[in-house]
Amino acid sequence: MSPASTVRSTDTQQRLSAACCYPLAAPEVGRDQAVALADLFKALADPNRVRIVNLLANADEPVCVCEFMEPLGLAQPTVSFHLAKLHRAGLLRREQRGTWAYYSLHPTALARLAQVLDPEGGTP
Amino acid sequence: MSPASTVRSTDTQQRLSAACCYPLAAPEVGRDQAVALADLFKALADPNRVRIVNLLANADEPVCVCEFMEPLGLAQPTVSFHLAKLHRAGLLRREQRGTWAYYSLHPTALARLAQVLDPEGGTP
DNA sequence: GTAGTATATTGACAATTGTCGATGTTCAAC
DNA sequence: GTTGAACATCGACAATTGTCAATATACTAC
Repeated sequence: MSPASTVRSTDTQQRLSAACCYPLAAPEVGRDQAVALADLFKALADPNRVRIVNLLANADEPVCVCEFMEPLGLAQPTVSFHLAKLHRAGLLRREQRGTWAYYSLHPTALARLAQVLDPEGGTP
Repeated sequence: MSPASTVRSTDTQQRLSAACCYPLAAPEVGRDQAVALADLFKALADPNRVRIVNLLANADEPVCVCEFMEPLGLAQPTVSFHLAKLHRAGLLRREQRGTWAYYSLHPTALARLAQVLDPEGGTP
C-alpha cells in the first residue's frame, strides 16, 4: 500500500537497530527517536514477556511456542502474541522447523539494549 | 494494612533496587521478580518519559516541573503524572525548593538498569 | 489573615493492551 | 486428495494507560 518506506520488508529487529543509535543519554532525543526507544522498552514492559526472555536466556537451544504455555500459564494465542511482540522489537529470533516455530534470544539483543542505557553511548 | 512486607516505607526507587537484584538473564526469574522488572521497563515505555530522562541526562542541574511543559508540549498535570511515574520507579530524584519541585536523574539509575540487562549479571 | 503561584491529585474520557475462544494457515503423514 | 497438529490471526472483552480541565494542597509574599 504505502511505498513510502523500505522498512517494511523484515520488520524484525528494526526497532532495536533504530533505537540502538539513539542512546537515552544522547545530546538530544527527538520525537521519533523517543518513540523508537519507548517501543523498545514497551517490549519488556510486561511480566510474561520478561519471563519469556529469561527462559530463553537460560536455554541453550531455541524453544518452540508450546514450551512456553505451561510455565507461563497462558493460552497458545496469548503466547504467540507476546512472542510476536518481542520478535517485532528485534529481541527474538524466529526459526521455522516444519510446523513448529522455534524462538531464541537474539545474540546481541540484551547487550545492545544495555548500550542504549549507557551514559557514554551518546558522547564517546 | 499488610504487615507482610517492609517495602512500603519510601516507595522511591524501591522498584529499581528490587529489580536490580534480579537480572533478566538470571538463572530463574519468578512471578514477583518478573513483575518488578516489568514495572521498571514500564517506566521507560513512553516517548514522553524517554524524553524526560534524556532532558535530565543532559542537564547539569535539577530541573523544575514547569521547565518540561514547553519542550514536551504537555499540560502541567500530565508532566506531573510522568515525573511521578519515573520517581516511583526509582529513576528520578525529587527535591523541594519552596513551591518548586526539582527533579534530577538518579545518579546510578541508568547504570543499574543496564546491569539488569547484563547477561553476566546473573552468573558471575 | 489574603492573594498569588507551583505542584499534586481527582475525575472523566479516548486509546491502548493483555487475554482467550474461535477461526485461518501451513506443514507432515497418510 | 484428507486428517491431524502447531502456530498465527481475528473478534470481543476487561483492564490499564495517557491526557487534560477542574480542584486541592502547600508555599511565599504581603
